[in-house]
Amino acid sequence: MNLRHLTFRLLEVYVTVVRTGSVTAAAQQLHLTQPTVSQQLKRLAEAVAEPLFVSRGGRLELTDSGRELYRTALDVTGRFEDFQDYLAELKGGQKGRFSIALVNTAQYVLPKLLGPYSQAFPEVEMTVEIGNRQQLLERFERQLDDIYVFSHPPSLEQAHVARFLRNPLVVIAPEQHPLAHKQEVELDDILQERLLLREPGSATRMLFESWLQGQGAQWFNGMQMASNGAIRVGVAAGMGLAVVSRHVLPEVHPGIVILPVKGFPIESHWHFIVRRDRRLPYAARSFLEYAAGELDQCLPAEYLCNEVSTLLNQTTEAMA
Amino acid sequence: MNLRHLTFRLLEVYVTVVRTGSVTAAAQQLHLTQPTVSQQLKRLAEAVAEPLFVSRGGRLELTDSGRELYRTALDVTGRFEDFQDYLAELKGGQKGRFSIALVNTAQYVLPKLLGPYSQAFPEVEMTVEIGNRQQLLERFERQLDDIYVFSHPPSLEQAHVARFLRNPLVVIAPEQHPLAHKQEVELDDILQERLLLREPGSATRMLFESWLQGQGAQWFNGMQMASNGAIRVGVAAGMGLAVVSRHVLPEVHPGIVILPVKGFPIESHWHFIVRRDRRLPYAARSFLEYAAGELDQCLPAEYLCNEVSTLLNQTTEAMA
DNA sequence: CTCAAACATAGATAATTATCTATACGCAAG
DNA sequence: CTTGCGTATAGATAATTATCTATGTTTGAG
Repeated sequence: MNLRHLTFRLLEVYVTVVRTGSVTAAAQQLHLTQPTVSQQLKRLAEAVAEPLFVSRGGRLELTDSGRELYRTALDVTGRFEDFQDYLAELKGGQKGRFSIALVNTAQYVLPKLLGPYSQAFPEVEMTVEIGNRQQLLERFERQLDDIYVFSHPPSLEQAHVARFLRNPLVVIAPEQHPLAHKQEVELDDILQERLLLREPGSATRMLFESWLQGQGAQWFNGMQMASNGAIRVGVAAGMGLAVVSRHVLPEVHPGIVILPVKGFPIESHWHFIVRRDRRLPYAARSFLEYAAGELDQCLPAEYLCNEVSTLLNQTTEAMA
Repeated sequence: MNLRHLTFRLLEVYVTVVRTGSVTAAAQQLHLTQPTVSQQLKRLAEAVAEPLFVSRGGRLELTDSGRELYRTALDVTGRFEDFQDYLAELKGGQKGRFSIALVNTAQYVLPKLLGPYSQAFPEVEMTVEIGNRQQLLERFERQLDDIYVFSHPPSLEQAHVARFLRNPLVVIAPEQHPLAHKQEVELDDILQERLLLREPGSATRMLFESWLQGQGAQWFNGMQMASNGAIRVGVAAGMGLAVVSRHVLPEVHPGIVILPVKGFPIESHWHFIVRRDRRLPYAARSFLEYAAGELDQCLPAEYLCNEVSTLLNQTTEAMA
């Protein structure tokens, strides 16, 4: 036999024999028969091309080579155990990394979940990507990330999806606006106003447009702005009205009011999305598990819609 | 596949793949086909139950687990190479230990060989045992030593033997002795004198007695002394004559003369003897090799009788 | 001198490994 | 959109391993 074919198992057997000082005892400990162990030792000695023991007055006594092999075996198996520990941590989701891609709007909410998670698992490195719907679709297509957050999921063929948070779209107006304090506002009223809107391709805008289309309506006076933050400031400054995710507004939002427009809020949801064809890193899985369990501790109850555990079940099946 | 069955070979393959960054290149380096290497990698990944690579734009790129495995593999194979180096040294006789057992008489000569040898191989530990013939025979029986030096070898059935040095027995007398300056001395003359003799069981005495018997003679006045050194001093002090190995006397030996007795010196030889049934340690072998080559540098030419290389040949056969 | 315990050897077998050839797949570059 | 190059898969096979049961051998202890 050649040294190349040495297995860790064989070293393990050897170490046990040396420890116990007896072939028979080692065999018992390892749940093997005595001849098996004898033969393993023989193979090992052949591989090393050196006697490992001399039987000296009934005792097995190590030769110099045997002693050195013992040291080597301890070092080697020890080092390998370290590696296995590493793997265990990784698989337990204690360690590792994953990336999550968010649509713009979600960036106001997800930190409330990501923050506590990374406190709880400081060894997990995560990358957060942010973009508009279009950009995220591309990333999804190119399989760049482990988890995606969309309000309107892409083709379900290739993905597992779970809602986790309500995402109501509301109409906001400056406090001084004439409509600001009415009990109820007609849709037509706001369509006459100037509307600050995100670029086409953004989820909020797509959602709003398709909803409008369903109502057989359309707006007249729009103004495009690149970010939700800019829109918020714009509205406060009296530049016009806007349709935004409720989450874009802080809890208290001085200078801005939510108009009670008929048909609003437009209901939608954010979803966690993972590709079916991409292995979910253990760390990413651990994040979803965390989300499934801790979501209600991190986010206001009124928006909760926690279906994450069904996603976990689906991905478990996929992995088995 | 289980981690237990991991071989060093497999790690070697893995390391090569990581180093070259390519399955195909690694295969060439290892003189394997590409599919073989691919399959090895697959087995390895199965054993670890973790993907080791992701193919990223045509390149193989390590995962975290892969990187950690690579580190582990380097450590482990490195450690094992150390062990192999150790073995190589051991087998080259650069390192190790052996024991050699000498009959009393030989202790005056062998240091001339042992000294230079242990200078040349300082890493070799040797144990030198000294005793009379009887004691050595016991040690031989109990297989306690690696090499024995006898003048009259024990049963050749179980041993390889090689002469290496003439061992002439001479008769010595004090300088003042009446016989000291004669041109020739009769055997009978000395048998009348008092003879200082080693104990029965010593090789010198046995040899002398059996030679005497061959001559049909015997002595009358003997005195037993425990060591060759004591005999030498005793002779110098005028206590009597003695029959000793020529090697017991220093080059110059004031106060003592060698008598030119008829029939003397009695010729005999010292032999290196190794048991057939006992593995010769590499270090012991290296000593014999040294002896075969360097004997004539260490000992006076007049006594040389170097047959050690034939012994080496015999033991080589035995080992093959 | 015999006995039992510990070790070694033999013979058998199912599983696994190491390795090949031939072929299919995937993707970057022309 | 084909063509190569690098990988992966399939199928085959000889060698090796891991393991057993049954049977010798050695050896210290009584």
